[in-house]
Amino acid sequence: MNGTAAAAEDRVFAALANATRREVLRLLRERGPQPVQALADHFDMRRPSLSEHLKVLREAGLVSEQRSGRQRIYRLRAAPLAEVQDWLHPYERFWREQLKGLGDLLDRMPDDDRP
Amino acid sequence: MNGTAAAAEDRVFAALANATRREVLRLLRERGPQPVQALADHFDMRRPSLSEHLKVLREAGLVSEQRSGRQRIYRLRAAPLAEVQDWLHPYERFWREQLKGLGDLLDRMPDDDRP
DNA sequence: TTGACGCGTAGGGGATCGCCTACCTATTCT
DNA sequence: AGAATAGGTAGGCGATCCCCTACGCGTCAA
Repeated sequence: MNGTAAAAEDRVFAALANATRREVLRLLRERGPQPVQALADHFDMRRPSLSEHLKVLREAGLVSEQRSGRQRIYRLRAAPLAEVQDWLHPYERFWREQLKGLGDLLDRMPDDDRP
Repeated sequence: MNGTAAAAEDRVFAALANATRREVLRLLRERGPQPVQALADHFDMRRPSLSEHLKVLREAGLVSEQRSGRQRIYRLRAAPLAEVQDWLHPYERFWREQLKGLGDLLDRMPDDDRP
């Protein structure tokens, strides 16, 4: 593990920490590549602010831009999310154990006592 | 979707945005439940600062504390990470397509031209 | 060529983050 | 009881976040 990889991980998690940016990713996923203004229409926010969010997403590698005339088409780049999934993987057995523990508990409870 | 769920999602992503907090989760995962001082020993940081990180993790539901004498034993609570995985799921086909695209490209390239 | 359009950047301001040093409470040891 | 230990909270302070308005640059239209 080299410092560069750690910095990239940091940029991805930091990019995902903002609800507006997560919503941008969702829009690009559901509606495909779009220019900035089409994205901006979905938010109660001035366009330059959205541009800054797009910059954060770009620097995290989560979107790419492609110029087309005076527009810039933004496109989802999901590869860094695969690394987030890799990061999650070692935790999976923990949440499965805990959910299973809850299931076992419910199995041993009379129905009347269930929450 | 009831506002509360969105706020919970926000707290989880925000909690994961900090490298120290991700490292705390890793320590709890690899070494099991621990008191605060044992965790603090791994960081170049005063103990009260780590206490604040633990508070953020607690409010995101990612750790729980259990008092034992004058110690407080922190334990990993991975359930919110399952929700992160759920959030990732609709993106999975995108990164698979993109990785597959790279694979196809390599398949069509003579070995000498590969990066 | 002049103006309108699409979008990024500069710079400012308030809110929040992340660290610190003090300090407080609760528990345990002598 | 008094001292030591474990850990949370208060408050301060610089850095960063996230929004804004103003402006600059490139492209398309009249």
